[in-house]
Amino acid sequence: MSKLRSVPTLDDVAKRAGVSTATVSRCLNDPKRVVATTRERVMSAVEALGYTPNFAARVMAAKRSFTIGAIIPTMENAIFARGLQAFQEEIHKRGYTLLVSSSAYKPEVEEEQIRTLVARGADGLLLIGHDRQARIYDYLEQQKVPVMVAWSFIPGKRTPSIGFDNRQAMMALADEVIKLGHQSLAMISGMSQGNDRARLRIQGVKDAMQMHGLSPETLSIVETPYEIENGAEAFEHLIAEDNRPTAILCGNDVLAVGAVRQAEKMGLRVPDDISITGFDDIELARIVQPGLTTIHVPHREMGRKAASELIEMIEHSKPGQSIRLDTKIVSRHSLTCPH
Amino acid sequence: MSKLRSVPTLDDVAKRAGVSTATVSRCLNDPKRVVATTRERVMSAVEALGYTPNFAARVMAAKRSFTIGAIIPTMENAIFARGLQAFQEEIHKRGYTLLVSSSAYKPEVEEEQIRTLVARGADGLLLIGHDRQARIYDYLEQQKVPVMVAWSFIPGKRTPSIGFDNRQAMMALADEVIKLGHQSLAMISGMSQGNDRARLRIQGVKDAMQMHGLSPETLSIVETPYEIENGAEAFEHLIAEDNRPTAILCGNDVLAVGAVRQAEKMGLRVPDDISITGFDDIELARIVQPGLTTIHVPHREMGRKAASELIEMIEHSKPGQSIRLDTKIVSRHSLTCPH
DNA sequence: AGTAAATATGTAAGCGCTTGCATTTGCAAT
DNA sequence: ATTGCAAATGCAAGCGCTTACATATTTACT
Repeated sequence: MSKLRSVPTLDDVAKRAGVSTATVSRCLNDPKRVVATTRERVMSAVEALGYTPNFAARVMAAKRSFTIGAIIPTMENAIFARGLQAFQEEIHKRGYTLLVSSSAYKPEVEEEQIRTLVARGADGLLLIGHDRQARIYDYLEQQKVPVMVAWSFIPGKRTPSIGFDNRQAMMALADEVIKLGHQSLAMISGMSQGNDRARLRIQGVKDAMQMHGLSPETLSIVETPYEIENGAEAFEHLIAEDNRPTAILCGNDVLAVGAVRQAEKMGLRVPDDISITGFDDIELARIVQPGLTTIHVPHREMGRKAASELIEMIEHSKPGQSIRLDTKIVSRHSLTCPH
Repeated sequence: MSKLRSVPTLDDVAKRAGVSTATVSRCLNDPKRVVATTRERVMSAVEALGYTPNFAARVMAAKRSFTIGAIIPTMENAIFARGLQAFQEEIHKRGYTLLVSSSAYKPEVEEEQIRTLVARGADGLLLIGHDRQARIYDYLEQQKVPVMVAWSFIPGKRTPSIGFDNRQAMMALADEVIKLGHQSLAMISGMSQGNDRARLRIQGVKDAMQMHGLSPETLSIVETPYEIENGAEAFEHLIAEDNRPTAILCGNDVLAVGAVRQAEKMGLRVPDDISITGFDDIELARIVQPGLTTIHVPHREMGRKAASELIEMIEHSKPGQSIRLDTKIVSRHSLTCPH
């Protein structure tokens, strides 16, 4: 009772090769369990029919999907794109497929997408940053889906993470800035709500100030979404303050580029009139004039390692280790001593 | 014989609500087919159990996955990222999920990914550009998977497409360049092999030259991968030629930015010593100094429309229409008349 | 040649859901 | 009260695959 000219199934292959479906299945999934002669027969039947296994059926029967889900805040920022590309290359090498969604920085969207990916049988999940509701972690645990957090390294959390110490990295940069003689600092940050990376970067600047005997309360902070235009607006706002800062540290390169452009537009020279720094070291940072002094993050390495660690967790039900990556300050021309 | 503390299934919900699985299923998929009182009972059982439907099972039974696959050449170029983001937002609104893969500009990888996505039951596919083996289109047809091609508008093809006329757009820009007085042109193109967009852009330049009585053979072309560094190298190469061009048209903004940077490094002023143009109008084009004169492409609109057209095709088995979008030249400062 | 062990293949029971069809229920019209 | 019909619900057959277990075949020895 086969449907007319329909997509071939395992059964069709089995009949054509004169074997049972079990043999065909084994042939496809674990060829060495089948003797060479039959294997050939099966394979040529597969070939002849143009058979492709039905994924849903396979997942359902095997309870494995060879799929890994990733949810990133946005596809439009090069940071995530680069790391994710490396992640995908690595898992692909190991026979997995990537499912990406972007949450547009909205926690409720992220939660929904997590559920969707799990329902789709994702064998593991890559998430950005630690900040999210506890019930999500409960759910993930209940469903027994291994999770790796990236872009943030915080050991001792419920979920293993790979990334860098955001606070530390930003502190090192702020330290540099202060040592150059800047006393009046400002910061343009991404929205820190539900975003541990942003929050920790702010903390880093404050800690550096503290360390140098500057009062952290004097740091003016603007929080804004991560777009070039927002950086520009924030800059305009900060520059209008009574105690105009001599250096502005930005939560990422995109914001910094916006600030640099706005400075230029307002006739201020960077860095002579004001210093500006970024974070991430994306392409934009090299291209903008003057080149951005920023923090280089090893995105590709992070993506790659996140992949292999996550796959370890999946395949050996290991607990998963946190991995700390180093960042380094890239000095270009947007930072100098105050005049 | 239920497994201990396992993930709840439809059956569990049905039992708890005291109805059949069919009713629960209807409740979830088409609530109005179930009377309000039972619906409530079912819903609270769902709630209480924390039930999430098993996707694979649903796909298998319904032969619909509410999944759309997209394969892009790379995630690392902002062009695709932006359009894709819009695409994903739109399909999400309509209840579909996006599956993205990137082929790294490799046709064989793309083919494999197409098969993977189809095997995963994708209800439709978004592909970039028309150029690919006929057997792939055969396969897609046999499997009855609707396909939309984007980033390229070529009517009358087997597959509907949405995008702009690459030849036309580039021709308009080249026309502008020539009208400004440039006689000696060069081009830095992406690899044209298997890439109709790149090929048509080259053609556009040649056609404009022809139109103005310039011999298209005099156009020196360097084909290179789409990275900033490649643009720089290509520039260096072109500038060393006997008949040094006065204007270089680039296949995209990334290459153009590479060229601009290299010019600067070599002590050439853009546009006074040499004019350079881009294509796409990504952020980079605004940020680089001097701003790039380039072709603006309505990426978000393209993504959005590709989504709705593809969903039409899926839901009403419509043949699918090709949609042509307009591009426009954005004049910034990298193009002027030759001196 | 005969036997046990190892290897190869077949049988069939699900996996969790949707849906065509059969049955029951509710309710308006007689 | 009946009857008739529409609306609501239940029944059960798959969807295409994997895999534990049973069976058949080969291999390696004695």
